[in-house]
Amino acid sequence: MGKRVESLGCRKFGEKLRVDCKNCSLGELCIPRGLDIGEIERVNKIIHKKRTLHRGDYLYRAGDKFESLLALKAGTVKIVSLDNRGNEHIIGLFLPGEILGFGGFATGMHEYSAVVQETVSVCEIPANGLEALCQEVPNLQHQLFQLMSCKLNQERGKLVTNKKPAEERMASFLIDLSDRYHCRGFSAVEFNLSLTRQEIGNHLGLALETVSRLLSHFQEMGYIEVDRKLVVIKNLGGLRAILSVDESDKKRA
Amino acid sequence: MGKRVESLGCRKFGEKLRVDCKNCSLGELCIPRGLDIGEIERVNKIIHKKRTLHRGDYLYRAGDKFESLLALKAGTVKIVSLDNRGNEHIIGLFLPGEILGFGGFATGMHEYSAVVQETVSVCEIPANGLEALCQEVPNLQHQLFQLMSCKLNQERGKLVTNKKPAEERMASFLIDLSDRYHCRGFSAVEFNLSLTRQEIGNHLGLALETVSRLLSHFQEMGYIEVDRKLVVIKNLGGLRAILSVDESDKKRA
DNA sequence: CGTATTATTGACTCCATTCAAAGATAGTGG
DNA sequence: CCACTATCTTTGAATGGAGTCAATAATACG
Repeated sequence: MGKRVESLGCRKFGEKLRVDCKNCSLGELCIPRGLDIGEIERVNKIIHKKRTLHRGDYLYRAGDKFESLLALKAGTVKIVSLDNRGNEHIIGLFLPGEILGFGGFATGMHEYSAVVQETVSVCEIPANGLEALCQEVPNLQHQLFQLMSCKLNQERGKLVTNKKPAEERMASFLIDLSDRYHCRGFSAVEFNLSLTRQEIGNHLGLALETVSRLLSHFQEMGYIEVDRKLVVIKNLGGLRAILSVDESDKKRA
Repeated sequence: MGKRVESLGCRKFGEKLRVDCKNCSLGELCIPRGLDIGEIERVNKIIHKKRTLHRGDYLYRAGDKFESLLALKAGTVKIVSLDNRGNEHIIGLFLPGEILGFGGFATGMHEYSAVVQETVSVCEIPANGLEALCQEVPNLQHQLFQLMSCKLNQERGKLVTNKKPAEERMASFLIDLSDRYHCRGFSAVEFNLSLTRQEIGNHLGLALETVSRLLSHFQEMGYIEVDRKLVVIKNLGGLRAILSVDESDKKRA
């Protein structure tokens, strides 16, 4: 269990907080996408914190009051749910440049918990201020609708892939990571799974042994090279083909 | 394949369109929730259509331009996706009082298709008009954030339950329908699955035979009575227990 | 009334899990 | 630095839950 972060708000007097959306490396990926300089400046004013958190720390817990969206500048975060039996389920993994917390608008409380996986740097965007600012900046309102809508589509996509056989789920998982890292300026072919085999299995609804076997299998096929958590993709096309090539096609070959 | 509805916009001259949010039977369930009379009146003005559609008709298709949210006054709609192999996947079932189309904000196009399952009556809420109105009515903006957020949490909940064994998935499906019908003023214990066994299986990631067997099983246990698509729940507690009672507890008995 | 669709039920098969055991890696403290 | 431990990973073998195949029954529909 990671230690609870008492408040994202506390900061030492004089601590330098460089929060400046204009110069942020996330650039077009974060909230300001599609806003002009003046609008970005206004968003910038309501973003009042930036913090570093470490593995196991909670950004928020299920049941916590929803106060802010969180923009990941660096690091990775897993979203988890506890089911009726107290078992943890990993709902998703967030990468640098992604925004967490949209689920909080529903009831004003977070429904799931967010746990730091790899050391994280986050900008905090107060929900009240953001909603108020949306009243004045139409582009910002639209941008938020887009971001939430996009997240909704993503989760629906997972609903579809999670019904497929183990091999496809695993391939989809890797491709998804590759795509998401890529469009955030990282390498599409070399990245860290920041989850253990156990956690990947949990996320995909597979046994950890199955995950291990599939990674080995993909390696034997020459699609990837795995060393611990580091994945190097050698043949992305090969991986993608798993999602579309039909079993009946294989038999014909 | 159901016939394509050319445009939801066309209507005969003189056709009587009773669209009046104030007196709508959906009441607090639809968009106007949490708005005062004056605000409802403004929403009312931008809702310009109400249509009836029949089984197999498309409310929208994947790839269609996103122009409106659709509020279901009556009937049921399934949301479907086509995967890489051309197979249909049922992502969700919408009930009266629910709102479709939130996925369209992401790209301005619908990513999934919406197919009428049981004859439907829909109000169409133009996205442009709605966004503009949100700029003037803070409550409405907040309401939309809530609705989208709620949908996001719902889909995440499905991600969790769809990893569980067949029996639990089936029980969750029935309980979910019961809850949703209930909070919309319908009976919590008697309703129509508006999907075939095949479709339920598709939705839950099960074979149609498994669905059939599980429904029979629940009936043998006295939890439900099934006649074709009509379900009467005799012991909701029993169904709920399936989700929380551990296998190890069973063995102890 | 006949045909097509949908549903039920049984038997067999197989994919992925579970069980098991050994190996690798990271972290800790003497 | 190395031993010691905890955690994570790999791989093999056996088991089982759900899928597939198959045949019949029930229902809907034109």
